[in-house]
Amino acid sequence: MKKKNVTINNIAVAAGVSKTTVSFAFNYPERISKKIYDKIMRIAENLEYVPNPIARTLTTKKDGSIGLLFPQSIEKAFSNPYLAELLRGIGSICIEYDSAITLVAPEQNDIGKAVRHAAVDAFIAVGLEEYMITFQILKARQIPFICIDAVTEEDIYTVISEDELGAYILMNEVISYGHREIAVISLKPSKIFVATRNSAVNDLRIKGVSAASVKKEVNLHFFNSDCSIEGGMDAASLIFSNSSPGRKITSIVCLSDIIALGVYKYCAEHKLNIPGDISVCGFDDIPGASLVSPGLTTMRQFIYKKGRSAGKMVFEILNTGTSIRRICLKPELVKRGSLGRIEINDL
Amino acid sequence: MKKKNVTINNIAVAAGVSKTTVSFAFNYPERISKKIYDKIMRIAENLEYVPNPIARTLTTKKDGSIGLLFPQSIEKAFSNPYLAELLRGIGSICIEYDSAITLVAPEQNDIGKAVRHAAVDAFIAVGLEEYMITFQILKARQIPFICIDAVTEEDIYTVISEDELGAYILMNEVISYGHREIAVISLKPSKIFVATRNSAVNDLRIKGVSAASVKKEVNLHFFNSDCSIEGGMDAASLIFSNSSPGRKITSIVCLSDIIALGVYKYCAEHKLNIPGDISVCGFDDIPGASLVSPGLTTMRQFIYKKGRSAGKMVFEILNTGTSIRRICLKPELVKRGSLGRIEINDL
DNA sequence: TTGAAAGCGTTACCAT
DNA sequence: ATGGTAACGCTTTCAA
Repeated sequence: MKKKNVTINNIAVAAGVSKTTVSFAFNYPERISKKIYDKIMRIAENLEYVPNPIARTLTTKKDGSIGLLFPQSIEKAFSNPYLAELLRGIGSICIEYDSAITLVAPEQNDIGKAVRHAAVDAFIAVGLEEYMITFQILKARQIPFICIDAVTEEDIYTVISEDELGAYILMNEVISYGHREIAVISLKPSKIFVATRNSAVNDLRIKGVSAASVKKEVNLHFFNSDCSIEGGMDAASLIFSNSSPGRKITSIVCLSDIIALGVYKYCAEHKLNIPGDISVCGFDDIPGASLVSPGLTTMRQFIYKKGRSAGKMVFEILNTGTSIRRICLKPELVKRGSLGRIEINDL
Repeated sequence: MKKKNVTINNIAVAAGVSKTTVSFAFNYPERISKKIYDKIMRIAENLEYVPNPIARTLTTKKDGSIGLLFPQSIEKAFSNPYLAELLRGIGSICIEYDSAITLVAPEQNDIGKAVRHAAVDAFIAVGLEEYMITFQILKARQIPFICIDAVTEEDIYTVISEDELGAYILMNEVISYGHREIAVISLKPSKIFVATRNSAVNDLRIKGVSAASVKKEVNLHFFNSDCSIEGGMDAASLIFSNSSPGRKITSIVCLSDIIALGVYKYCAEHKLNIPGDISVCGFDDIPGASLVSPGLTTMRQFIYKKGRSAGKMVFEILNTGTSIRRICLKPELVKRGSLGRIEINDL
């Protein structure tokens, strides 16, 4: 069914030279005579010879691809623009090193299997938690790996944002606008793993919003949502049907922009004005946050830059054997129009 | 700098069995005695042995990854949610076959190099044009490949939308709303290739909008934009500064949603009301199109489904050696609120 | 059920 | 500058 591959051998025979010479022609053209080079290339072209990248990899031990590992399906992972933005950042570095990116999702719900099978030079794991068994497998693979958005041991390469601080600042902003009854929509853990365990990022952000709310007469109402538009819509519907009598929620703090966009969509469908009827904030500053109206007030976390940092780190490790252990990015409050002021007598 | 890898050999020696037996333990556990299996596994675990996927690939000739090929950098390609959506569709199929996806962008501006180097089982090429030399290289690689969004020879596997028809319908809709002076923002070709040649998709869409406008006293004003938010903003700025005296453009038809979102952003920044001051339509129906307000009227082209179709096709070829040659998806007009009605006396 | 040996297609090392 | 030969680490006959 498939033609027999033409190998370097065929070329060598046809050209009347050794395999080495052919190999040189492709990899170090300057080391052989122009005449022989041309001959080899002509024959290679006629025979439609293409070097087998796998065989090359076996000897060079360089695959030319970085694995991007995440604990969800590709379908799910890319429903949040966050990952695409991260990917852009990583890609902007990979291109400098002529490296591809291999998207590695769990196989048969087992991320360990995927890690074992992936032919890559290094892994960038996003959203992996240290308690996960994947970590052991990752270590066993004997190739470098770094983590994005994970709280890890000292000796593991990590790129992370100051999520707790970010959440703290964001909540302070909301409170300073006079809000007292505040819904917080947190991130539902990916169900592939221990469903009872929240992600480190989520924990950090909850810690931050809680710390900001502790001293005042502020009431936080916690909700939980899948990281998607639909999740946000569902959570919003719950919030608006559930608000306890007497106390009306005036603001929704979403621990992820994509959730906030879901809330926006719900509000649009229910003729709820933002920020007139309800204030909304997000977290991340994905590209869509500046496109909706009013613009979404959010904690920017420089996703693209985070990807670049991770990319730089990975290639530094690959090339020099080591790197800074941990990069921590500072978030930044982006004020757009989705947060309204509440006067005391409004309550 | 890197530890010596522990190989199947080490395990065999340590366990006092042959390499074959160890290999069986990992691949056909049922064929060896439970006792030996356990022993091997225990030793493998202690030594932190992980089979080398590259070596495996060299013999099995299955890499476990599909290459997604595009003629731009990853950074650029993923700035349009279109690709992420396509990826989601492809990913939804790959997961069924335990396959990863390798993102293959040009190396040193040379997509051919990237094609040669990528260790993948098959390629899905998006936005490649047949006149490009890449096609020859793709063929030479002797692995299956299919094209998305390309006009190709008969015998090449292709998934495409009826872009011309879609553009025709869309433009008809705009005209039926009374618009007569219409700006069309088309897609600037990716500059990696012949810059003077437009993409097939773009050609088709232009053909469609033109065909719809030919009989009436409709004036099309053509502009050109990079497929990005920024591109859309720039084009909008040009349109609003350029509109010829006397004749005012009342509607902007963007041949891609992402461009339309850029136009939205420009309008928001310049206090231009959509559709009050200007009507806007898009093409594709990316997720963001339903998030902005007013919702973007656009030609939906079922991007996710397109990805799924491509994924199915590729695995069918891989598994059976062949498949349907060409899948053509029908687009669908999605009316939201961005298209306003023009009364004759408005003009 | 287990073992020996032959590939898989390349690159790398050491001569010449 | 060119050639011979040994890896690279696994899977897969074929025998035992």
